[in-house]
Amino acid sequence: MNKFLKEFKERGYFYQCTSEDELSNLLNKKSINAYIGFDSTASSLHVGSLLQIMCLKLLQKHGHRPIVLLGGGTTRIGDPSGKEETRKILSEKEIEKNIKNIEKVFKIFLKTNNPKLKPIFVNNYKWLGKLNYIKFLREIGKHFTINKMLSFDSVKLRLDREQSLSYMEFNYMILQAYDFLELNKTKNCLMQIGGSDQWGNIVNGVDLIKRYSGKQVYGLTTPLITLASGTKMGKTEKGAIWLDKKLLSSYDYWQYWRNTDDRDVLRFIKMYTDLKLEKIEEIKNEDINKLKIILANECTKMLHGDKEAKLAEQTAKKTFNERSTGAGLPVVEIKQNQIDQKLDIVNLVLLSKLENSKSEIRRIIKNKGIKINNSTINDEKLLITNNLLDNEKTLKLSLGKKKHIKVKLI
RNA sequence: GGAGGGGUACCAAAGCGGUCAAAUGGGGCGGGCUGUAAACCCGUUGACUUCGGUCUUCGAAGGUUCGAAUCCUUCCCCCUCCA
Repeated sequence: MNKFLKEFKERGYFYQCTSEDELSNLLNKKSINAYIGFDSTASSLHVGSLLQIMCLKLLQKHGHRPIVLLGGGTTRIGDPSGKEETRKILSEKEIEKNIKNIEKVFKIFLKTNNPKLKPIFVNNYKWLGKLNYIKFLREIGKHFTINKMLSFDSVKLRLDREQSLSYMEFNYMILQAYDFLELNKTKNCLMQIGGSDQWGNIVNGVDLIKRYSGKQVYGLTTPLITLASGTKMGKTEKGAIWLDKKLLSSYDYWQYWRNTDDRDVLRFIKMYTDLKLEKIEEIKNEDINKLKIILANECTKMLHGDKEAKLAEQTAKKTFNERSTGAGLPVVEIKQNQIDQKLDIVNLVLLSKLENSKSEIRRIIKNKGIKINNSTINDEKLLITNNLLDNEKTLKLSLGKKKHIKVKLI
């Protein structure tokens, strides 16, 4: 089997593939261009997309060139796959802004010195935005039968549940197929990768290209990643795990990985780090907590850099093992006049954004969940005074066992 | 088009004139145990509060009543069966 495909499987990325043997042969013979499309509905991607990013990274590692499609065109439509309801439509400005920001993540993950492997960024609005309807129907539309389109899960599920599916959304799969065709024509793209929910859309593209130009291209999908707890990757109650320092600090990102369920650790090390498989084999029997730290370090390093990862690790060590205050803890600044104006504990927590409901904060205090400098607060009316601050004018504020921040007087 | 059933908090689901900020389960949050894990146990779970209360919530809008999630009217949406 081809080396890329082999590793793709060994790391747990593989779900389905169109004509695997042929693809394997092709990849053995030459270096290809392959693409993955990313949703641009938010200003950043979160760990739910990380597997796809890792796929591109792996592709690059094996000498193939990644194409990143940021869907300025399709985001304007909305993929009905896996969605129960029509999603909201964003304004053009928002989408353009999102795309710009998301590109940064790829520039980090897919950084390379080899100009032939540099990621190619494309925005499908460039071609979808100027489609001529009649021409499109005649050239592309004729290759699709409604009979077949109705049989795709993305459509079928919506219809079965008698949920409305707009004509606009119904067209999504055609547009995605067209994207593939366009990329095949202009960028010589021979493969599309996507999550398993994209299978139908990908196959459509493969078929379209075959019918339209007689060329053989390939599709590859990754499994839907669920956590041992049964929830979807990247979805926590406290919000998404963003791949953007502005939305989620490197410390919190590190913590996210550090808190991985025991049962997921090894699987995630394979999936979400670029440690060599042999190396993983060597360390796999190490203490589970050490493995979690390795996972957290590697993941953080890849996104935020070595320095940030080390800082996060040290901070975690100080915070959890030594119960002191690490340098990497998020800092919230307050001013002297805020203290002078009788700042109480509830408002301090509110200010720190650890929690945004006063009732909730009071409740947590009753349950002994708020600490200042490691001592539990029992009085919800406690006023913050300067003698709580250390000689760096800082105090440690904790909510629960895991959320700690520094409050600094400026 | 006809007949019936239903829309209740994050989700599921009870309540069917006052004692309802609304049972119960799940989820979340906090505590305990531990390993920053899982499982388990305990507490908590609308907002604000000077801790006395106050305000907002049971599909939407009106109405009856001292008083409505509960009764009436209209509207919107969903499900099942028949055509």
